[in-house]
Amino acid sequence: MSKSVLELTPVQTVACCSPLTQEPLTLEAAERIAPLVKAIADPVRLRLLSLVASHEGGEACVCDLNDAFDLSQPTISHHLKVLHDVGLLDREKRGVWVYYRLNAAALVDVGSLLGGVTR
Amino acid sequence: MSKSVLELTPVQTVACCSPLTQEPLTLEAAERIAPLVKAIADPVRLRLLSLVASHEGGEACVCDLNDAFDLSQPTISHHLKVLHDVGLLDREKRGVWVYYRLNAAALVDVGSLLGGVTR
DNA sequence: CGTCTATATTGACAGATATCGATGCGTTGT
DNA sequence: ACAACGCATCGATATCTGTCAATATAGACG
Repeated sequence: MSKSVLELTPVQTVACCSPLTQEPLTLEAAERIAPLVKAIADPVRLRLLSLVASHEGGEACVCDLNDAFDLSQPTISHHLKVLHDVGLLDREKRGVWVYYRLNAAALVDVGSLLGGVTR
Repeated sequence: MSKSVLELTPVQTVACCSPLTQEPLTLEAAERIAPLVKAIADPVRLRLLSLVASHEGGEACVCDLNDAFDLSQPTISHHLKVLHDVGLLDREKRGVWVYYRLNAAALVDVGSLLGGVTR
């Protein structure tokens, strides 16, 4: 676990909020949600998310992901960490390899918040 | 108009894309979408969006918005410009006042992209 | 014309972020 | 035990971003 159990990832704090268009976001709500949106607000991380999500079995090994970019391995590792820290990607180590898997509910929550679709 | 008619705002380029979870985003698609998400990835701008959207008549004067924040007027103006430049907020000057209005379709598009909801 | 008022722009600065090379740390295989 | 491999972390650096004070612009109103 990358965080204390007493500390919620941004993802765990979004589902509770009304869509943006319904009522003004409080300062606190906005500050809880922004880091999650910020995590997706990068072309590399958008592609990482979609690569993982659409990969066979719903998961992808870091080795697969590295090859898809013209970036160094530490850079990809950094972006994966950002996505993992906010709860959008789950991480599992199997042998030498590390597999990432999309937390789909999390992405849906953000989408609902923005689009105003209640479910 | 803040941009050439030949140049699309990020908002105008999102609707065409599959949800993230369906197929890998191309490099080009990711680079077109990221600026739009980046525009919402800030607590102040999230609150601005929700304030404008939920305001009476669906629009809000800058003077109203300034008062809702403990930030300088130029800072709010800057954030409004960011949201306007990507096409999320429409801008209309009436007399001395400037009114901003949400481009709701734009927000829905982003939400759909993330949540995977086709409509 | 001059002044007030609402908003935008500019310039400066501190803090955040993306990137890389070097290195560390487990795990596998010899 | 050791070498090779996959991935994470560290430290450095360049660029980006949020913020403010100062200033510009543009409309309204005398």
